[in-house]
Amino acid sequence: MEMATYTFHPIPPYNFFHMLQRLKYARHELYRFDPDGAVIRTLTIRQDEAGTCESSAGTWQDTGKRWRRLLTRTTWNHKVWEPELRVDVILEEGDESLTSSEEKLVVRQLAHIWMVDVDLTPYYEQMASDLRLAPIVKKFEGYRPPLDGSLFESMIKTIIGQQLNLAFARKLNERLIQLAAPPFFWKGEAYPVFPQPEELASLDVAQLRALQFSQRKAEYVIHLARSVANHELCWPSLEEALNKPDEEYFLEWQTIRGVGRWTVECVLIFGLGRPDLLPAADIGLRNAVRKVYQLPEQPTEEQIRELGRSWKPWSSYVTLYLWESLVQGQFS
DNA sequence: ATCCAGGCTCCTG
DNA sequence: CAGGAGCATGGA
Repeated sequence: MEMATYTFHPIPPYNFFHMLQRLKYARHELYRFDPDGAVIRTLTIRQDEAGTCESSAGTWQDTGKRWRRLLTRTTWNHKVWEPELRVDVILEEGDESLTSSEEKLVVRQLAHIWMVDVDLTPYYEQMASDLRLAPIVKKFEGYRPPLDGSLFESMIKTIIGQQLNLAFARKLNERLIQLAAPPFFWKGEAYPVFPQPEELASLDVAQLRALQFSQRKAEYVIHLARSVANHELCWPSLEEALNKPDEEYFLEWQTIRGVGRWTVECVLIFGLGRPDLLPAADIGLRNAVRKVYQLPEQPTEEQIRELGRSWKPWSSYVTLYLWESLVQGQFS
């Protein structure tokens, strides 16, 4: 069993505790927690990390594997102002060790997921004078969202999460993961792995219906997976994705069946970590705004966008912190 | 029981 | 083209 350890020094303030707290209630299908405080999840790196945009690789029926699965185990030194993360990366039984270019990809992906290179200082300075937001921003200082393992994972999970309560969305995600991708075994435990597009593409709508997906949602997921797997849809690698402006994603992705504005906003937040998206249609955000601003009734999408104009260029973070404010104290 | 959950498509008038 | 029904299920 091969293992390597990587160390990260995130830009402070960095509060890994709050980040894990979030994983206790949302988007945590792939996470497991050790009694000693370590957080474990699997990642997949692809040979074709150049992205699928110009790739001439075959269709989803191909059997040759073009990816590699890893287990990551992350611990934190509990220091918000001198943070350090240590990540053990464990290979699958019998796998050859990582090449140096694979190693670079893994480090890049880990830094992305844990958002170690994001400096939130200007956000905190801007919000310090905001009567309503300052207390919340202060309370969650150092918090940033743990990002999804890939853009594809992010998109599928977000589509599944549309309109449903978080608990049911989680069930659907867990069932899909279990159905489509074999788990990663380590020390007698099975860790779930998010399926690759090819794996989802080989399923059909009826199989998802059996997992209690709605007919539409089952179609969206299968459709999207097949378009990505057979390269009908240009799907960027992480590296390509980071260099594209938000607006282009709205143009490209909203043409995908099942993907609307809210979904693009959420994928840009949770898949790419973009700082300035405002998912104003989000019911949770609207509830949080109602509470924090003490409004008599739930604000409309338009009212949220109106309010949110002063949140630029940090709308994503205001949204994230407002979401946290809704559940604060619930899991302490 | 009824309504709503971290929306979107499709159909109606 | 604005507005509303329908979706799957479970918890309040």
